[in-house]
Amino acid sequence: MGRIKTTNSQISRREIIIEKAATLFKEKGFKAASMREIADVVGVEAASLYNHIKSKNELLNIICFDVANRYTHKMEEVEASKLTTLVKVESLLRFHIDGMVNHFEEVYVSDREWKHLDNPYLSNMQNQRRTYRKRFAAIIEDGIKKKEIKKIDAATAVLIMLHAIGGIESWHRSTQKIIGKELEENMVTFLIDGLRKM
Amino acid sequence: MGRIKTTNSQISRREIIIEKAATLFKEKGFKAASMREIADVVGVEAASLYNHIKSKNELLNIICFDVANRYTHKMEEVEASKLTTLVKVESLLRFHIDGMVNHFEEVYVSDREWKHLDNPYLSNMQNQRRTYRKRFAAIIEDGIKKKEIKKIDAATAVLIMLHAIGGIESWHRSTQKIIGKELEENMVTFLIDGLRKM
DNA sequence: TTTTGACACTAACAGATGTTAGCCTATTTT
DNA sequence: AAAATAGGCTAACATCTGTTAGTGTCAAAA
Repeated sequence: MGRIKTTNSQISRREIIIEKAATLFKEKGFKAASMREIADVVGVEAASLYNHIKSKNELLNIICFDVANRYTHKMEEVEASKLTTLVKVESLLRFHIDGMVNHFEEVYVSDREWKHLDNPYLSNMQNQRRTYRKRFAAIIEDGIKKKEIKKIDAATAVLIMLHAIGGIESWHRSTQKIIGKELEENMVTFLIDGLRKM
Repeated sequence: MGRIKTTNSQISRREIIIEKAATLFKEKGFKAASMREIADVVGVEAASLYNHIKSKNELLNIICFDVANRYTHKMEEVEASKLTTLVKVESLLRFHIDGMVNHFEEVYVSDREWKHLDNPYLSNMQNQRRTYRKRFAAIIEDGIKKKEIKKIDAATAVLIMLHAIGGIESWHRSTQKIIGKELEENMVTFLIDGLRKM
């Protein structure tokens, strides 16, 4: 029928499709969400989507690398800063929590569906993830050396922190924002206390 | 061709299929793993699987509820015990970590693919998961009341602990057992310290 | 030795999937 | 006003999906 509503312009048809796709990928998983379903939500026939994107997998690429690039950027910023280790870690934690609260669909999808990327994007993503964790661990190890942080296996600490945050789901999220800030404080307290020297 | 190898009997053909399915579901996700792929791994034609199981979804049911029932059982055991709160929590943590190390595929699948269950199993599972978390949180709240544990939002603590453990992946797991025990100690230390009063 | 049951096979189904081709129309550019 | 482009539509494709029906065969029970 009519074209995709262009009201509230500035945000392109393409971006609308990506947004709706992210929501669907989050709800059903990448494989279980079909192009026809995405089209339905957008209000268009499946074939029409291909006027805006190249393939279903491109949608996943966009979502995943959008998130990954934000992470890399933040990591560079933190590394370049001259904060104490504990503040660096706290800054990264808050960044992740914020991402989970304010870009929930994208972050969730990027985190759980990246395995369905196809090469070369798949190995690219694997590298980015591995590198990110190593850089995070390096910050913690540096803090241990400087005796700002208690002696603990850095890789395990990173694993715990990232996955703890990755677990913020609809259940906690449904009641939205007000809870959001409170949740953030609780999380940061809990996780930072796991590092702090006593 | 020949039948499924019955060497190392005691373990039925059905159980072999379930095991292989779990591995595949873990690697590719439930939706992306096809009956033909499972059959390939088992060494049989896809249609032959139906001599042993009713449907693809039954495979997921078995895997998910197997894990869920183990959890429920453990929870009852812990609740019935007269340990201190901190020891109760530690016991549950070690149980989860052990499950992740020794029943990796099943636990992983149960945790990440349960959304693909269909009713009535789906809502059943949702209830079991919610209930489990509530009971876990109740233990922590009880510990707070008794001043055995520092004041913290119990639901958030549960969320952090469960997801931290759920994040033990191939990356950490690949080097196996020796690392396994070490990882367990690191995790328990980190997480328990997040609860302990200082 | 005959019977029976477990279990593998092939063939085929109906439906869903991602994607392309080709057409038509409204909007924008010239 | 004419031309060009963007972006919708329908129809169709090849492939993959879970699953069923029907047949044959080997091992265990009678």
